[in-house]
Amino acid sequence: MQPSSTTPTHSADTVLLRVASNTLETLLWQRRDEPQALRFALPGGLLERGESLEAAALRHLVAKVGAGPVAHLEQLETRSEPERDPRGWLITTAFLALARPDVQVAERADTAWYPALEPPQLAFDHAELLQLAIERLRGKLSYSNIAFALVLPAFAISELRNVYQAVLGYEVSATNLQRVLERDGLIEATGERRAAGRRGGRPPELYRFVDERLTISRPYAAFAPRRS
Amino acid sequence: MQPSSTTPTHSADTVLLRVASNTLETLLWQRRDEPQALRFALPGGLLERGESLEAAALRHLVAKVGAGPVAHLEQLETRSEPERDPRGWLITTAFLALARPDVQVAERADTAWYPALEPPQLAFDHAELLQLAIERLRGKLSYSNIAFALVLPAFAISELRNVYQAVLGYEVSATNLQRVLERDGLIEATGERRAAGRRGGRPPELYRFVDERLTISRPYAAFAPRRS
DNA sequence: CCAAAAGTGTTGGGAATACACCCATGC
DNA sequence: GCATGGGTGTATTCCCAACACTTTTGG
Repeated sequence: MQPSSTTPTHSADTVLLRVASNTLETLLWQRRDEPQALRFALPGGLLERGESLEAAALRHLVAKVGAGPVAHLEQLETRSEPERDPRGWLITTAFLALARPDVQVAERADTAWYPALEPPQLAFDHAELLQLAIERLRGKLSYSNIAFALVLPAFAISELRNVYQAVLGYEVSATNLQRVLERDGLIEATGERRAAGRRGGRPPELYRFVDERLTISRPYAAFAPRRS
Repeated sequence: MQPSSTTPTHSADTVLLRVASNTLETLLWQRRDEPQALRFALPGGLLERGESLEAAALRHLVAKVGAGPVAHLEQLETRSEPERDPRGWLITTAFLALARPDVQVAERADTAWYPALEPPQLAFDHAELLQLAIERLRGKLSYSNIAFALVLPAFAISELRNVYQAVLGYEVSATNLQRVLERDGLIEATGERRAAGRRGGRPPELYRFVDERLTISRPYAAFAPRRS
């Protein structure tokens, strides 16, 4: 397992994000051994023979996360500077993965969810990778249906708004969120409603995402002629 | 050089783009040997010991392109499927590089510029990588100053418009282009003008990009409160 | 009946495209 | 003078945040 310094060893590390109790959280584990003992690290690990990076990322996630496949996985960046890891030359491809609020993680003492916007002290360059993941997610919330991977299959608009708020970090109007996403054809009403909460209030209509795979709804088209 | 199938070999391939005579072009070389003989391929090659992927991409570009450093380089994606290359397991990180119209490429019979939107038949998965590069560039034209890497340091607005048109594939109004980019603080007048062309016409004012490094001018901020 | 939550109708501001018109040069 | 290319000023459109108001529940 010790990387040599003449041939690169390849690993896949994943920023796994979810929104739970209105907070953007990421899954981290605390290192026991040097280097960087006690610091927190992204889940990940080495590539096996004949395995793709995506498969490796998912395999190492499964070792941490008990539940089934994550709802979305995409590449972020590949870091290859030879000095990244003091133990030897390690090339790492970082991934962004998204999970629904109901994922269950395996019971391991060293692994838990932490606030992604105020994480504990991270090992190596993992703080940068986390930041990169958050920015990627924020961007895609604005021009794609990526939020499908952060909510349950049927949801109330107010829940979706809470997800947007938790990720973007500012208040979002449920009214306008609904109209924009409906107009772009990203969400649709299921026809069902949920019972009202304890404190009363009108029962919310339940919506679903039309597509459960990443779809770009607003391709950038600056300086384009009007589409009328 | 023959990759083994138990340990991955790593390479860096680059989609190098420029705009010349109002056409988006990419640098390709024609393979002589099997596999995929006679097909065209992106410039690139293997990673050396202790070298970063970015350094490898630039080094292999220099072997093809005589001129100095390219104006912009960024990562696109890392492809790791074990079956990508019939000769063995080859992990490839693809890059997008941009060059100004005055780059000179080394005189090599097998290497030349080709229309990026209608390329010749490409080897392996290089057609996908080229497409990815074009889409990335189109997106960034809309929300960043990335065009700085495709024009000379001083340029007329109409030249800049031609670059936008060549990349985006539709007509762009020079009037609006100027106003939007000036308003975003991306370009500024140099104060100089160029002599009029042969057929007359008012001499154009010359502009420059304020920054010569990638700057995001329009961060996506959907559903955000008004910034007034 | 009142509070709480959800949803609809409507308004208004701002930004980008479109268009009309003026400017400066070559021949 | 007139064609050609460059630049400015103004109009129009359209999107979306903002806000007022209605709907539906619990207690």
